Amino acid sequence: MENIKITFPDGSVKEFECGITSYSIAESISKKLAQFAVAAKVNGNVVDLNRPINENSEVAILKFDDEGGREVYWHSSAHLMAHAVQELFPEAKFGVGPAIETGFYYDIDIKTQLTDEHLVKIEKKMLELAQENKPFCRKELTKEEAVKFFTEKSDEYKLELLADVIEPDAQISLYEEGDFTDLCRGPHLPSAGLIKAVKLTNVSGSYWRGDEKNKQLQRIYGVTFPKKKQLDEHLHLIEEAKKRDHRKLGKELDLFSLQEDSGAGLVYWHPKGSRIRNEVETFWREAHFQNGYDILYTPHIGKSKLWETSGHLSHYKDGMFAPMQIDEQDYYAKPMNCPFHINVYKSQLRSYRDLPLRWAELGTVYRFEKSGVLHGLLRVRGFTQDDAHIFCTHEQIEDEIVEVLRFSLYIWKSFGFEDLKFYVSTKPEKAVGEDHLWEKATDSLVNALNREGLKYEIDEGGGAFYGPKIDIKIKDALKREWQMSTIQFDFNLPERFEMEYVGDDGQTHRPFMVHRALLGSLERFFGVLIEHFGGAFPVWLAPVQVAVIPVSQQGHMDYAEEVLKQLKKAGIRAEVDKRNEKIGYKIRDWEVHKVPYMVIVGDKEVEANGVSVRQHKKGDQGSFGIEEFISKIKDEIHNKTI
RNA sequence: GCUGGCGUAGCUCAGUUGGUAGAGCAGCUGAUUUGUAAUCAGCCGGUCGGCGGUUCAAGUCCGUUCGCCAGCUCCA
Repeated sequence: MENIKITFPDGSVKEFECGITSYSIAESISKKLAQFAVAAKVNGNVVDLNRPINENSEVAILKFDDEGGREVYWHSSAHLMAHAVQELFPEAKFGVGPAIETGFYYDIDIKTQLTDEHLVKIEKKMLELAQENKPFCRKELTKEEAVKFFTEKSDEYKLELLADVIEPDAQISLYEEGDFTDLCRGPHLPSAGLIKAVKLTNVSGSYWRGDEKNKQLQRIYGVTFPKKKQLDEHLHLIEEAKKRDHRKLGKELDLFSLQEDSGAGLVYWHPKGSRIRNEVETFWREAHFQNGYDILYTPHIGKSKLWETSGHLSHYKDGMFAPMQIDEQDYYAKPMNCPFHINVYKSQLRSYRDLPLRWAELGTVYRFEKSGVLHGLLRVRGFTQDDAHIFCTHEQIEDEIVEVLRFSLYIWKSFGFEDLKFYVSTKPEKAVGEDHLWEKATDSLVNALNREGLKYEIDEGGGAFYGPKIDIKIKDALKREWQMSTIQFDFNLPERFEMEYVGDDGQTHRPFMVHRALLGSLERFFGVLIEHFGGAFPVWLAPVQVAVIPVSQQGHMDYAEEVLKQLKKAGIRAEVDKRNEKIGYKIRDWEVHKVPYMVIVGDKEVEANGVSVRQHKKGDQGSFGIEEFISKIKDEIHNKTI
């Protein structure tokens, strides 16, 4: 019999006999550890604490905060919630109830429309059940036995899930906690008593198995913790995150608006927001020229013939605004820029010597998004993509992808984003384009990511019908992931538009076409940018970089105007606060509006021919000469200091 | 689009069982002339999202429509 090596959270390793459960191990080390242990990790797999360990295994005891611990804890909480719902609504039927990044949910089928009051009752019942501290017991059955069990309960949802299990001799596991039994792979907590604090956050509709043709169940979202204090901290963090919400800051800082009379999802950029956009666009253009791109401007609308050729009218019509008729022709607002870039390509005969061609455009597109999906700046109906198309030969493709990745990282880094997630989406079932092209393209994406040492996840079959892609996602203030950059192959449009180039062999060839957007859309990017900085933009982006505040209106206004003149001459965006208020009031106001620098000018400054500098959030920075201050701030702008 | 919730002054929000609206901030005017996060006083400001209905009477009840919020589905 071999021994088992156990790693503990503190890093120490001890040996135990085979056949022991990880719970007993935890207990034999310390009662306290056992009290907080939620699961065990055996050879990399998270399992129940009470299952015997029989091999020479690497075992680690998991607590709530360890990697994988929360998932077990929240998944068990989902069961406990379902149990509570079953107690209060015996007729309830249950869909699925997994742990998610910020807690858990359970899909429930009941007639009663649940309200906040119901949630409070369910919370109470959960805490009652938790106090009973019943163990979670695993039962293993054959598929036949499991089907029998759920048939007796006439539980159609679990039966449907069981029907998906193909292998006839598959082992099915159930978990029992008190009077609640659920079909589940586990693992679970040793007992419900570990759940001490509960908050059910909201109810919403959700389609059974994620298909909008199916029945809509009620999904209850919640979060639980081993300590009340952790729950309070969690709720506090959510409140703080809401303060960064770009919709709230957009209004408070007068950056943008969406107005009912012009239509949902159509953005008004106000002067301050436009100022920031202008800085972003200028930076973007310069960076593109430096990285070997040319910039195009193309029309906003096109005749139906164009969209028939591109296939948009047969595949994407629901996503387009209805056409307008001019001279008995239908014109559509463009949902994408690609056909226009292709038309530029086709305006002359292309040689392999011309490739690669890299054409970028800040292209404004209109898409008829479903009303329920619109969300501030992050999901709109009219937006400007920082689009580009790369046309190249088969030999060039991998290097081109590497260049796009590097460029993309440079752009995101310039705005202070380091936490990006990469996803590779491969060929779906329905697809156009030859297999060897898909293979070549997918390889070039994966190789490029590997060459750059970037971690990625593969979304098998998640590509568009016209080609594989890399998506880059980042999170908003409320931890929702948004797709920003995308690098997509397109095997469809080059075919449809019959794009060609003449190779060195004198024959015609079809180029590779890569569609890419780095910021995604300026609207979505701006939304995420606002949340990223919490509205306190770095100096190079700030709409007002310096507020000049005279101590008194009568004595110091001339000097303030003189300072303003010098700042403006240096290209700095500055304003004089002429209001008849005490400086405490004015400082507070500029602080609230998150202006990076304030300069206060009074008798002392007039005499010394200087300024007194105050930095946002950091307070008084002391006295500077005017020239000295200007050169400091110009450095920051030039270096794009964040 | 679907499920649920919501829409009152520029903003944030009160408004009892139906009896034709209120606060703070912002704005304007005046006083004050200020030294690092809110000076004082007065004034202005609302077809209660739109339309239709029930009622003697609708911000409040019903229908419809537009928009917003959470989530689902979809997506840059």
